[in-house]
Amino acid sequence: MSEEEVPGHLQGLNPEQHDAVTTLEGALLVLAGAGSGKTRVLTRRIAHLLHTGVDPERILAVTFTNKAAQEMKERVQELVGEPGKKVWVSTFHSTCGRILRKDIEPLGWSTRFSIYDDDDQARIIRQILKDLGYDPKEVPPKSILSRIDGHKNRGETLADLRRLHRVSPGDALLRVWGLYDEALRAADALDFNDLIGHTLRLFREHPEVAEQWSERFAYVLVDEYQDTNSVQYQLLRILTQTHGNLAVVGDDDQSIYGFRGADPDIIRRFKADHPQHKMIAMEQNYRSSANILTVANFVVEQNSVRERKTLRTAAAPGPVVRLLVEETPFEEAEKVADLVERLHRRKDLAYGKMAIIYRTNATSRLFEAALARRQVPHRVVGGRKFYERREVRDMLAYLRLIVNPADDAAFLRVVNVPSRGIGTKTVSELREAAATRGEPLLASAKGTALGETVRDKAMRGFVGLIEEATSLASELEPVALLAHLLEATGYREMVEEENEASRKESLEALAQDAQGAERIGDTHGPLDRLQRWLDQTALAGQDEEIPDGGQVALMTVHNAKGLEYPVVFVVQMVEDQFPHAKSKESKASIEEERRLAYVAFTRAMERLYITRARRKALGFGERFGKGKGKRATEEPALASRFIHVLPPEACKGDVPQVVTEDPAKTRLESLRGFLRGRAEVEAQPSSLESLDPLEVHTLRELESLEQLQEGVRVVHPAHGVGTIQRVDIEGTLPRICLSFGGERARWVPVAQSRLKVVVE
DNA sequence: CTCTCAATGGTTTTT
DNA sequence: CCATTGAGAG
Repeated sequence: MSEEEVPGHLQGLNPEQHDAVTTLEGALLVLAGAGSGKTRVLTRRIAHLLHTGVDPERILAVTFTNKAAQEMKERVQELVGEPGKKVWVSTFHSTCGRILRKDIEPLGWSTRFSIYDDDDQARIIRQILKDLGYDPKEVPPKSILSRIDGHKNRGETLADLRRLHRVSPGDALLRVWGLYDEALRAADALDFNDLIGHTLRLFREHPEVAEQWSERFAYVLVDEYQDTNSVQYQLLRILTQTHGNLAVVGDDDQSIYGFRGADPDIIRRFKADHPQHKMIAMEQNYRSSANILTVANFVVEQNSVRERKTLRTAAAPGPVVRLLVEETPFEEAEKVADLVERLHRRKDLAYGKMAIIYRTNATSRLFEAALARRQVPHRVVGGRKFYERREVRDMLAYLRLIVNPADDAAFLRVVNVPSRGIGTKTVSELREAAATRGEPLLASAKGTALGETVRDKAMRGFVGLIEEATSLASELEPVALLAHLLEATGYREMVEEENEASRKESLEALAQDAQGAERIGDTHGPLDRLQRWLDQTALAGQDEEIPDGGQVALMTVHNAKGLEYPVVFVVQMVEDQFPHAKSKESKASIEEERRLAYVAFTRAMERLYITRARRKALGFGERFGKGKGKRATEEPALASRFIHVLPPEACKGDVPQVVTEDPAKTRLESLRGFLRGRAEVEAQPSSLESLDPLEVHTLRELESLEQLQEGVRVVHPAHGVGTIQRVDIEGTLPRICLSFGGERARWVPVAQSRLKVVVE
């Protein structure tokens, strides 16, 4: 075949990529390491499906973030043009939302259902706790909420909880969860997890509906499959039951959504689940220079649970990875900002080619400020913030109440915003009335506030407002309706009086966003467009472009997944921040944190900087209370365990060698840092050959390594069985002195050997 | 009963 | 910096 005859979408692929793009039928597992061309394979694959004549509407591509969905959509359209628009490319949540907007009725919801975000959820939970007489200090609504979410993410029901779990009978969760679900049902609302969970239930309880959808989607593709949770997994099984064409792409080393129930075992189990599967491993990295990969691989190899693989690269070593340490977080930010500026000036590097990546959102402020002081253009990616602004949520709540009059969370949110004389007392009486009448709050308000008291009049005023807007909703486009509401509710006036520029700006931005609603295709009338726009606001976040022009990007590791930048700064690489303090309890969550570090490092293409400070940043209270100063406490910050003893050949700068506060433990910890991923430890092996590299257990490991310090037998790949004479971890290269039978003892560098340790 | 202001408590990641 | 709660005035 001559060059011209190969279609464009198949050009420039390596053999594995080509295979992954063209294997269309059946179950396909693509294990795609970081930077191995994953997105490329997915988009080309869609193009190839269309090329072979598959109807675009019969292709479903699921991603985990909106950013990824948006990007994939764009790239598919670049490849194939117009037909690309008809392919379903969306997140799990949006996909389920779309399915339910059509077919939810058998479950007892209307197709006008509302989608509750965590704020609405918390509002409902708080009310329930109040009704039940719990003290919010003893039973924090947020914790109940996160537990409910946690269970839903794992596909567990309240009934399961009662039956199987060791929850104390007095646990508030048992009472609250049921009431919470009832409240949502009554409000014709679903929370994020319900979108997925109810779709699954719909498919289970109404197989005919499941059949229609699985018949429709002839080809299903899933990106970031390692982040699938069990509910999503079951849903996929049903969606592919008719055609069985399921292609999943993922990398267990990049599983970073454990808190959402993501279970990397699902990807590890794919082979067992699909006996007829085909597997393709893409381990060739095209993104990063060799030194960056050396460091990233070193870090992730220390995880005990993972598929064995190592990314290869043909790239040059490139600059070494730089580790920088400053005294305070403030100075760290200054340093990074200086470097950004210098790279821009001296190396003529566009600001858009640099990114600052951190573990938690709160970190951004420090770095934003440092960049702003130097007038370096920058942008914080992760625009969730916009829809979280109070004024934006308020106006959206008004709109939701119009689409779904049963939406009690929306009602509660805006009934007295701006204040119109409807206080807590009135509201709680209304809630009681509504409960006895079995009605939503809005309907109940209409039915009960009939008198001439001040209260009743105020309530009637609010109801009238909503009714008027509701009647307009079928004629006015979302923007116009929003404008009407801003005036009619007095919200505009309230904001004017406050004279807060930023609040006015967010309302402007919201109007701008509403304008976009008119472009939503395939809709019937303004109300339908309003509905679809509200879905977008709930599920998608603002139209966020990834800054590529001239702005330095700042974002969390989670937001950075899937992106790449020539220069990356991974900042605040200290214990309690990265890994985060809240993730330190279990080995599994530490391993997830380590994967996060891996994801962060592998974003870098040419230069990677890893920075930290010797002291901790101030906490909330201290930060806002006192003056600006140095913005640090006296508390020492320890270097992250993830950057300990990084391979010296690939790094330069301050590579920490010490792990713990306790000097007595330091030697052991430090040694363990080296040995993780480099030595395999097994307790009491039946024979030397039977040593299974995956059999490493926390406690045993600790015990073993303690013993390792003297006289332990070790299997060295080159020299056979030896005995440890001495251990030297003081220098930059830790060494073990081994004696092999009659031979003279020799020093072996731990970092360069794959040792198996025999514990007797 | 409602409104305003001051005090309080909260520090992970996202759909 | 946020959202929520409590005290006291209107």
